[in-house]
Amino acid sequence: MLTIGKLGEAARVKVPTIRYYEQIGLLPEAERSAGNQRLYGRKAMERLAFIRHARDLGFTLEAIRDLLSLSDIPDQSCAAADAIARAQLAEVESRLARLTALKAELERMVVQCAGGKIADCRVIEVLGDHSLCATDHRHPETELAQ
Amino acid sequence: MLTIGKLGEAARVKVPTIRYYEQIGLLPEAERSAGNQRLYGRKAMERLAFIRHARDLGFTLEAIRDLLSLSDIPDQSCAAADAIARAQLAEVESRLARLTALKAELERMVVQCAGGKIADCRVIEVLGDHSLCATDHRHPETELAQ
DNA sequence: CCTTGAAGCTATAGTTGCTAGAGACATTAA
DNA sequence: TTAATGTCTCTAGCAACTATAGCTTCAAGG
Repeated sequence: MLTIGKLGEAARVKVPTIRYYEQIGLLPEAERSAGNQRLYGRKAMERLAFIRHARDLGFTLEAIRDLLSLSDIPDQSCAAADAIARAQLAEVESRLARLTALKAELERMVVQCAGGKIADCRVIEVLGDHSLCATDHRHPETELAQ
Repeated sequence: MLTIGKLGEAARVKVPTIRYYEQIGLLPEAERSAGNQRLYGRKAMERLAFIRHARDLGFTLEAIRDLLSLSDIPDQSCAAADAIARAQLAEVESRLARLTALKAELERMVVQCAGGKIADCRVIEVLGDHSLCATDHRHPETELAQ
């Protein structure tokens, strides 16, 4: 049995984050030692690794909650899991496209900044004047996911 | 003079967001009409467009605050503005690299999911087993910016 | 056996960048 | 004039943590 610190180290998840996951019901309530400290076994370790990995891949905690509940009924079709993954893929692709455009614009800005005075600074100028911008901002609903 | 609604429409920024920017000091306190409604002129419009554009490019409000205060002293060197933009570019580049890797892994997951039962589902399996993962996760400090 | 320092506990509040709601007042068009 | 829309303030909520305070428990060294 691992204490919360060891578990966090093994799964590379911070201790308060583990407690937070328990609080929101993503991890079951842990067993406790005589002195009221949390103890974890292999199952908890695997579940946490799953969560960590899915977070790395950009899944929201809600999506992870769904995936975890799916994995609890192994006889069901995996169409739902596939759908969640596909949705995630689509989101990643759209973020990629957006970031690629941003990169191009930032590069233009930076390259053009010759190191003069603020009054002539391209960075400030480009930010101030939307018409100098190459990116298509006609769809304000596709905000950049930060 | 524009009311807050017209300003928001023109700059494509939502009304509560404008009030929020005023509250945190990114926009100066607006003039008021006889009936206590905010009124905006060209200067406020330009400042808001600057903010909007910088947000589109992924700058944090803190970075924008810095850029705005830089632009208030036009005789100063633009090195600081350049540095902020370069930092932003570096961040975008690292997010891009990370997202590209994620995309590859999600694609592998989705392609391999043949539509069987959960028990054999690659999506669940890949998420559960870190060793099946092609992405390099040895640097937990480079978290995915969401 | 005792002490000391690290690690654990709970509970609360803060972070970023907004967004939503309630209830009251202002403005505009029919 | 009246109804609809817009604006006002204030408070609370969202994701996904992170930090702080003040306490208890545990493991190792002397």
